[in-house]
Amino acid sequence: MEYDFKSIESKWQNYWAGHKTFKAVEDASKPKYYVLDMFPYPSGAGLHVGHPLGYIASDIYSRYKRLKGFNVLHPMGYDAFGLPAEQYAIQTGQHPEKTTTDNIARYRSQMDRIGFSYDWDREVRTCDPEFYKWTQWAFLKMFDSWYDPVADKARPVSELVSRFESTGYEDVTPELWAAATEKEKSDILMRYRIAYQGETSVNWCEGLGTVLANDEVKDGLSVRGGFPVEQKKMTQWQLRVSAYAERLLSSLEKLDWSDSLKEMQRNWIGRSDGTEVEFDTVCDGKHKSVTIFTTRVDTIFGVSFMVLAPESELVEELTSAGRREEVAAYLKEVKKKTERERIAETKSVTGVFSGSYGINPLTGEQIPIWISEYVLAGYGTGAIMAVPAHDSRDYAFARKFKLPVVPIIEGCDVSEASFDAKEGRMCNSGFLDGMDVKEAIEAAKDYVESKGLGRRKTNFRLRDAIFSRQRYWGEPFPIYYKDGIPYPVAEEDLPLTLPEISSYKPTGEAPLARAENWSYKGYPLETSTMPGFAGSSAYYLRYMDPHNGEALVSSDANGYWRSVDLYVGGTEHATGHLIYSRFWNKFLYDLGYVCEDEPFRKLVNQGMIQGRSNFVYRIVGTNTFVSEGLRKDYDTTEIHVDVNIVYNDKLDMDAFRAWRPEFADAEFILEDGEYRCGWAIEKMSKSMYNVVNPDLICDTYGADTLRLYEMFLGPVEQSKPWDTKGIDGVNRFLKKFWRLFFNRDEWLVSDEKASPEELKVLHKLIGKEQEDIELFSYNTTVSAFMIAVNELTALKCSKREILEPLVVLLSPFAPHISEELWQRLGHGDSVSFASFPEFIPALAAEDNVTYPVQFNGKMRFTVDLPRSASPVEVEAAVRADANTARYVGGQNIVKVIVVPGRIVNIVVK
RNA sequence: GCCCGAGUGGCGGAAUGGUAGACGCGAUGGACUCAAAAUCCAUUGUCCCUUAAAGGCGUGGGGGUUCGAGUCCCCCCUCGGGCACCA
Repeated sequence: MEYDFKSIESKWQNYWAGHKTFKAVEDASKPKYYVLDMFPYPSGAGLHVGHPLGYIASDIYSRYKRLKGFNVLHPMGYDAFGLPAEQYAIQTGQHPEKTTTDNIARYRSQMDRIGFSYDWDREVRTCDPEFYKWTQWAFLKMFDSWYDPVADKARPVSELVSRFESTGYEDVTPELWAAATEKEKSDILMRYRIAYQGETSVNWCEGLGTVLANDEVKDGLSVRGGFPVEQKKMTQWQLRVSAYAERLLSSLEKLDWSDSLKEMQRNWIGRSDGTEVEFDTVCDGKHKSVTIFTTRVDTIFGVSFMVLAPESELVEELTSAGRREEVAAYLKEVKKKTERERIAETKSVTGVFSGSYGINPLTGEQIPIWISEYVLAGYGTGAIMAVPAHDSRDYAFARKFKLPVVPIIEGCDVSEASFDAKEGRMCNSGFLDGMDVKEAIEAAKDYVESKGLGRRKTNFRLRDAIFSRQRYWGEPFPIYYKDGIPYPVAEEDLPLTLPEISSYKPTGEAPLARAENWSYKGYPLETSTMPGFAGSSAYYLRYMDPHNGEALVSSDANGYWRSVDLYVGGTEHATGHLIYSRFWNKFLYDLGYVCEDEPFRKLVNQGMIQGRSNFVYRIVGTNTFVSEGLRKDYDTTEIHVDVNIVYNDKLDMDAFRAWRPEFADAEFILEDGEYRCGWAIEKMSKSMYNVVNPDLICDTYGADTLRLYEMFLGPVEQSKPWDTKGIDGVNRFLKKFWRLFFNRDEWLVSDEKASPEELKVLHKLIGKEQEDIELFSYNTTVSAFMIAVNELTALKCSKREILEPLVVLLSPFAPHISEELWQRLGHGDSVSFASFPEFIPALAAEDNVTYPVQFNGKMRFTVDLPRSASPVEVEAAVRADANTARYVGGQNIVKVIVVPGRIVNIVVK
């Protein structure tokens, strides 16, 4: 009976599907554990071996937790709305739903072959109306909520309205509210709603014909497609994520996420504690107070000018009559630059003098006000005080426009560059003189506050999320317009389903504007659709109760599953999905729809699997290829060759000739009778011909081998290259494991009692697994299996007492072979319902330990002692031995250091 | 520029401050075989050496702490990731 993975794997995959082995049912008698993978966007290219890495890791953990007695929820679904399907539709005219459905089918069949323990009854698709009903519902809740800064949570808008009516709130008095028209009321509320419509500077991408969120833009280009992005003022739907900035920041602490990921989120949220200071300004004799934001009030005695952002509303008022022309010219110049140009020219300094002056509130000194694009309108107040001696950007500006540089820290050199460090002793700074910088920051803040010149202020870099996309393949907004005022679609009319349109081609207007009868109760509906992150923000909640037609998730289901215990996915979502989801969850928490305020308790970021590309070397101007070791003798071009026709870096020359027509008559110059290819580690991609399809690996070696090998490659969190040639090792391991049970057709397993030596092998392994699985150290776990199986093979041990627990241990990693052997061992149930074997420490311990005895770190002799010996006993034995031995040679033993179970060191003098 | 993370054989990678290189790949030699595949055994960091014994050197570089450092501390170099006029 050979290890026939093909029949074993299909047999058990059918069994699991048929028996719904992994169906999760709420069961209050068992502890729950929720393991989630970031659901994939089903692209047309299908999965390559890099994609399942995280899925395998989480599947192993799920199966392990099940063995440990947990009720495990392990679902999967698809992030199915998105741009590529729409782009494809534009090119081919095919409905995005069709391509999406096809791609999902492909993904599903690829995943099924790997033997995941998903509960497929809970599958969700973000493009399914039954799913996006709840995306739209959440949007309506956000539209109908405002953020109460006192309660520090979202509340229904109706509460805000009653405040307007009774006591008034902020600048809205009861009189003003009562007198307001319907349109004015709508505008006022828009300033408070969590989901609101507002004019803002947005990332407009002409190439895609839509606006994009900040995390969808990188280096001035769209992440999808790489088209240039420009800043444009537009009225768009937005989510008031910024209201949650402080909570998003502070609750990071209680999350079990990697430090680097938390750090990324902290940077993205960008809290900075500073001070707002009022500066009196004079423009053509008129006075106006201008507020600036700074984190370094301590440097206020070094202020030599002020700067306004070009987009700031203050520019108009603070431009003197005599400077209008120059300023207008500058603003025009700034405006026509694209975002990309701005970034590219980040080093060049531009600006224009406004003609007006500010008064330093502490010194009374008059300073010029400039306008420059290095100050951003969207951050702080859009106006700054410039301290060129201690801020590198102000310094560059001062040097370019020949403005004074006034150092205020003792002994600092500002002849070449500014001194930005927050250290040193203050000087030229009035009452701050002599203080340390850190001291001075606080003293200056206190002073400014006590004199009424300003106040402490915390700013965040986190912006509200722009929520409209001028695209077709996304969730429609449940919003209609009456007299230009947006109104929500009634909750009972959800889902508002995506209409059919005749053509997907971009025409400059939103595709939904072309839909016939795109109206609600006779009024026109919003024509934008929601962005990709809308559907992925609460999908983990939907898995808890995926078929509920009455609620996103019932409070029973939510109360049982609570939140995701383990979330596995890539770091690329650090500042997108993982921020939006946390925001979305906190919002639902505020309104009492969910019971936990954080969605993902523990997060593991799987690394990328890189491709290992192979090259052949063509002699220039010929069709002759020279082997890698000989190429230096020729003038060659390096050409990527498909890794699937290369074995151990040796080219299959016939396959190469058949690969592409232009190589059909290729000639080769060989070394040692072989053609050796060069190699390099690169991103796994079609164009590098280094993509390895998991289906192929399943065909040749089986899913269990694939699973083990992906884990064996290295730590889950780390990026590492895929190299198919190493896979034979784990495949051999599985064959060896099989041979412990079978010798050809002979069933070897006996009920004989295991020897202490055999038990030790088993319990060493159990101990190792316990520790390493919890730490996601799966590569060392797989190694431990190999060692155990090698030892048992050497012992010729085929005893049930040893092998049965071993099958259970292996089942999370290689579930198919484990199920098969479990059944052959006479069990009727799936191995998934077995229990993780209990660890008996005494059986794992060695009887005797050999202690190397070292003198001042140099090994001299060894002593054999029982492992159970205490450090004191070890020391006594060593002293006795050392004194009788010649090693000490008359030297005094100063001390004896005993490291339990490892080593003994004697310090001599 | 700023903030993280990482540098260990030919390769992927192991090592709670305690015998560096586990485990696997690759390579070399051997067994089995008419032969191949499969399987098994041995060797495999490096230097001196015919070999062996014994030893020296070895975790990016330089210093330090320690009886003892891949691991901790300081400086530097290289690579990867994130942020980038955020005042």
